[in-house]
Amino acid sequence: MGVEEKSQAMSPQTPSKERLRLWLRMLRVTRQVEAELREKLRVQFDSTLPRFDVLAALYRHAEGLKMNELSRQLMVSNGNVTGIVSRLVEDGYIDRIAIEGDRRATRVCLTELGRAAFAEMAEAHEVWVNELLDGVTEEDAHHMGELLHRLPAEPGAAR
Amino acid sequence: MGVEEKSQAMSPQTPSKERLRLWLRMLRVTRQVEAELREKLRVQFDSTLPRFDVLAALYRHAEGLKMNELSRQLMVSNGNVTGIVSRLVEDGYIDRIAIEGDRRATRVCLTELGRAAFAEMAEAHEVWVNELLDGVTEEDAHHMGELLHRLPAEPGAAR
DNA sequence: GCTTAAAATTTTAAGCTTGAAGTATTCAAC
DNA sequence: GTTGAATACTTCAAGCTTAAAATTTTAAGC
Repeated sequence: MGVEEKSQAMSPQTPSKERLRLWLRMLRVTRQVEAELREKLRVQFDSTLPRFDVLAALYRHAEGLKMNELSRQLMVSNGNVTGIVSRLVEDGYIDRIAIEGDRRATRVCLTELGRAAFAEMAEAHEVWVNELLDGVTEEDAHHMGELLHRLPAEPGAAR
Repeated sequence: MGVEEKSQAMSPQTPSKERLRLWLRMLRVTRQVEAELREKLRVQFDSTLPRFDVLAALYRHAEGLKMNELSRQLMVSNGNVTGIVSRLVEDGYIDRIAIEGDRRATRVCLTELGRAAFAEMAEAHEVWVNELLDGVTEEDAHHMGELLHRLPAEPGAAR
């Protein structure tokens, strides 16, 4: 492996304004969509995006998740999860359940109330997203999804 | 204009899982890239993304911006801008300048220190983004940028 | 069994973010 | 010129977010 051969091998491509422009555009679109979703969640369900995210993760895991796993799935700090979960517990949407054989960890699980509340929100959420991304055809959506699939390039490498 | 004619007219397309999947993927990539950029800004420049954003907006407008305009450009609340600007003023990166003939408004402007500091950060920032989006060819970046250009569909319509 | 390191979580301080309420200031209409 | 709405901004309370420190519990080596 003496010399670079193909495009894959010499990872850092020509630095381009094109990728910077793409990033700024993704950032703008993401922020705008998030702002609209937040507003709708607030007005129609008196809720927030972080709460929605936590409920969504737990909805996909009926057996519940450890705080640890929740934090990793949502890509937020563990201290952050503690706060959001605490408020959701207060509201009766989720339960903290002791884990047998390890008193350090806690499993968090949707209550019936939480499950029902999320199901309703999720339905509306899917419609909202489709409206907001209306300008993208199903085909383009698929194509972009594929391109985004393995981004960003392995974090931690190539510094 | 009695009846819908082409695809543009009948805006709500078939609701698809494909657009929802695209949204979730954009969200994931955006969060991950933002996390890496935040970390680098923190470690290498002892700064944050919101501060970088404010400096960037002011860098593009040598004549300065009103708090109002800053808030609109960054798509954040005006109360938010007040806080970030206050801290940047304390650090000597920007100045508040009175506006002649309107004592309600303030113009905010980079100091020499701020301009120099941002120039340095911006250079590193461009490299970081290129590394993080290394998996996207320049051509794909251009294509995706075009698709994102007019998203989301006019906010406020089609509810 | 003791000691030490590792793991899971919470707490803390600081900053970011919002929506709403509050404070000046300007503008428009009379 | 006074009143009243509109504009520009700040303040406020609540929640989100992080990194770092602290707490509790488990696991490993001796």
